[in-house]
Amino acid sequence: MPAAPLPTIHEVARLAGVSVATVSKTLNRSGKVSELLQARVNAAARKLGYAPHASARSLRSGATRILGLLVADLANPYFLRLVESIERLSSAAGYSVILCNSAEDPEREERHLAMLLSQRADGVIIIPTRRGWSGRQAALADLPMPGILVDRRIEGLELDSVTTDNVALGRLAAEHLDDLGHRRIAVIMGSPEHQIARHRLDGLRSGLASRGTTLDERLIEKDNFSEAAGHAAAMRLLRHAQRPTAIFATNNHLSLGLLRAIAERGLSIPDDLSVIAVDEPPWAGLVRPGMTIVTQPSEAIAQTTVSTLLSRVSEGRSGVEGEARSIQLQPALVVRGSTAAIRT
Amino acid sequence: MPAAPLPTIHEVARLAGVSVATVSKTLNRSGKVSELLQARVNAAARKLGYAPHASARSLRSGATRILGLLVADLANPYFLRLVESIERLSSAAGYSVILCNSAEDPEREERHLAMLLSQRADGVIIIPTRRGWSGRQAALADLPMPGILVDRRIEGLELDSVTTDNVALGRLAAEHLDDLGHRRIAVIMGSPEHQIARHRLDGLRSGLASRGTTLDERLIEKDNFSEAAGHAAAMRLLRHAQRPTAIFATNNHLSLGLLRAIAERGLSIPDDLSVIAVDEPPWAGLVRPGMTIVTQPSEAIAQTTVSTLLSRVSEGRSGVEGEARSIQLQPALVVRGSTAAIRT
DNA sequence: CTGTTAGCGCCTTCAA
DNA sequence: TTGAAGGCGCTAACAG
Repeated sequence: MPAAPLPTIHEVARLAGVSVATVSKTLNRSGKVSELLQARVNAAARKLGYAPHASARSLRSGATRILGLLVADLANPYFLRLVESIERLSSAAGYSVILCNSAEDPEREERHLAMLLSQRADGVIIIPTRRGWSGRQAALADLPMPGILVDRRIEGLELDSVTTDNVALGRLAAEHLDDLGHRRIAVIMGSPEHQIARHRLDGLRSGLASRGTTLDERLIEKDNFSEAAGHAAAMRLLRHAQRPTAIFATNNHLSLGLLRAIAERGLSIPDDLSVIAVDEPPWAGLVRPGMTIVTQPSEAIAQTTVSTLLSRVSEGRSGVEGEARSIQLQPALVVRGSTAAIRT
Repeated sequence: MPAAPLPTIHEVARLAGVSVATVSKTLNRSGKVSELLQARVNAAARKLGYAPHASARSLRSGATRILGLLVADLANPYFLRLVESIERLSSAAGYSVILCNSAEDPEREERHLAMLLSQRADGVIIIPTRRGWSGRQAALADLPMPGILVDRRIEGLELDSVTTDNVALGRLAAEHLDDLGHRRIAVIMGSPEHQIARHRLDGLRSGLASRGTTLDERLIEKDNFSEAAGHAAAMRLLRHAQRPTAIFATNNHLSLGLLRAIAERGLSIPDDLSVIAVDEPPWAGLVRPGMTIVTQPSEAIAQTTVSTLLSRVSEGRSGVEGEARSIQLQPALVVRGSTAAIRT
């Protein structure tokens, strides 16, 4: 039994016997209003179920208190965790979030961005799709409101960004595996076109190199980032004449494919081989005796993102002031049972 | 280098040498405008990077083309799939989605709903938190815009809803397990306070009863819906003097806990026991040789939800017309390897 | 302290 | 076919 249209400030004013300005001042705690009138206004507002009309307020004030959140791929548990944290933090700061899932489709990203411009979001948080669309670079550089990139940077684009130090991430994996004595180490890296994948590989390679080990280039599996690709790559590695003693999967989808392949082949972790993955997906608990992972600090990334963006928002209508900030946060190694010392 | 504030319709009009009315008519394809002026207007709009101001348009037109999506728990993969589908369908229909995650916290739900009222969302899609807040019933009954419940209904509330037929879901599990000869069947059901849990249990019980089997009440594990609770319940069942031959976990979090417990105990599926779960979480592929599940038709639910809501939106400003529609969709059994015939 | 008033940008009559 | 003008609900300046 949905009801009549919502009351306006005028009706509240009439019921309270005051002017609209008094209502506005009372509800926004701006300007001075006597206790008596405040009480009358609040009572009237409650009685009528008054809710200020956000569009009218925005039109007048120039701020929407809306943030746009453009996510490359909601199905990735890591991004989902970022979304959860960002939504919570934004909401706590008084901002609503318009969620847009690009699903790695550049066209959807472009349409969504145009919509966020129309909505006059006060700021936009972008996890960009891997492939861009024509004009994306310029569109993001000329954003009429503050914007910030998360997780993925776009080469050559001057825009605030918060990312993981992915070279360090690869190095952490390298050092851990080297400590355990592994020499035949394989990587399922996804696409080499992608900067993050390259950085993680570089970190692994240089980490091993600094310990005197050379990464066998034939054990580097390159393809896309899908679970199916991870599964196929893992199958190839597991059938290898000299099977690797450890496999590093550089992303959630890939590691899921890897684990599925290992299960299908009936191999046992870590007896038959060690596995190290990135992030902490919900299913990490299914791997006995626990998944060794390199985690990205998702909560810290979300906090840094929201606070950086909101500070830009309050700095002024545009983010022109100062250079673009590129913030890198450090990953951490979490050792569990899926990696073990190699038998000699 | 974010740029100047966005141009208004006036600046487009001035550049094109026409009036604002002509610009509006051109861009909205309403009214008649000569080809010549249309071209000039479009050129001017493109040149200036004009994007209509959504707040101004909403204020004038009374419609925001925004849908509110209030989700009880984003961390549940089933809800996440619904969110993905709903976002995609809404976006395709020209609506933006404000995402709100309640995280099963009634207070957050209440705050979010108030915000959606202020935003004057054209419609709201609600997966309600299990616990309500004082006044929720009334607030939802008196919603000033069309609203629709998804997955969970609220007892006594007259509002459109789209849910799974959970009794049928329980019955499907029952019939499958009975076909395989199972008699000692356990259930990890979550909280009996929750209607869905009760319906699924009822379905299981009646399904078994109709085959002449009585469900052993001591094998019904009741607690909350967390992974930890599922794990604890599973541990109790697995240590049972007479271990059940099959376990039915009625929700994603619970089944994850169950699988973890089985892995920890070193038991093998389906040799040591059969497992049947609900929904298709991303990690279903990790269970060899495949998880037998009862799936909820998430895509169909999303489609029905969005189309029902949007039809209410276009019916008129309120959803008063007609009775509340309660739509139930049917679950389906997907047989894989985690369930097997009992050895006799 | 309180009230009156002028727009914010847009769409939609209504006149020309 | 085109343009001029009013007003959606709200806030901020200003007047009393």
